[in-house]
Amino acid sequence: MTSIFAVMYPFLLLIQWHRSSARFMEAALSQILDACKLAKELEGSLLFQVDVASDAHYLLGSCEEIVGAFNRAIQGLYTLQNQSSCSVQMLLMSACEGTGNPLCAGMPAQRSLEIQPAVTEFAGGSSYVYSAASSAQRGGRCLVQKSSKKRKEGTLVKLVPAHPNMENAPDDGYTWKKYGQKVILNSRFQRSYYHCTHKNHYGCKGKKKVQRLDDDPSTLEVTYCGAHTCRTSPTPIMIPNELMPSAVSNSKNGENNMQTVAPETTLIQLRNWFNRDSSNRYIEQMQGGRDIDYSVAEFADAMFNSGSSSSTLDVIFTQSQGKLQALDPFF
DNA sequence: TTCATTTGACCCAG
DNA sequence: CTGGGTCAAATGAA
Repeated sequence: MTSIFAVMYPFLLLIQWHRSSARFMEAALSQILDACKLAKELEGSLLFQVDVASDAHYLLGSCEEIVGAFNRAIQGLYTLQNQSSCSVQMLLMSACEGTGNPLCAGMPAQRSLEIQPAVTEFAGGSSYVYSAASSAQRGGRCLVQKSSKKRKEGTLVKLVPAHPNMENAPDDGYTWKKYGQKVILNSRFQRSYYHCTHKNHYGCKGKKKVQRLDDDPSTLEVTYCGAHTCRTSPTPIMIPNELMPSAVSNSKNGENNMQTVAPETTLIQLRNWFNRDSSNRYIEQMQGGRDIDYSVAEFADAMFNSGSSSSTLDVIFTQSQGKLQALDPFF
């Protein structure tokens, strides 16, 4: 009986892993749908109820509710991503360890099991995620690839319909700064290079290349490489202990004056922090004697704005650099 | 004056 | 050596 269990244990573990992944995905999808529904409700209210548009309290509450729902989905997906990146085979190997399972005997020592990416269809375009697997092994459609250079691992290629009179790719929710354009060998159209607008201030690694397809000029091939760290940073943000509710209990010895906070609580922490007064209560007194008294909207606009100007961001970042160094791992 | 874009030069992997 | 990617000065728009 014990030996049967020893043989079956790794497979039970694998089944368990798949079930738990499915549950996480289901929960994340449910959260995304909830958030979309809330956003739709807010949109409806803004369009058809004039009084709502001027009710800051209601708007703030709605926005926080929507952001909260998306954040919960993000957390679920991060968990799922971490599970995927942990090799299933490693899981099995650790399960096999010491069980004497004969089925584990032929298991290679250092090969991780790669999860092949699926070709995903998006509204308005298709996308492909390149993994370490060779392109020959990749199923699905053949991608335009004139270059002899290897595609970088972790890049996402999207084919998006191009506006006939516009050179730029459609808005994808991020703000980009063009830093180069090149003639590509054997291509009729030039390739444009963009990096995230927040590259300098926030160390965001997001980049993309945009190129019109030779055989279909109405389609743009957008290649994303580098993850955005400006919008949904998975990195816990460091908040000084004295601003945390648990400050008293944690700051006894004066060492390690920082605490990490979960991303979903960051906005609230930041809002409280930037609105403290000179006695450390909700308006930050700066070195030059000027108070920082930015509204949440201004700060959010500076961080994630869709506009071109970064002047507000400059002011915030230069004036409060000392504080932000503590907040931002990229400083 | 500021900021985004353009463009030629440079770097470096293949 | 070649070509893709990046840098930074020049340019133009607001």
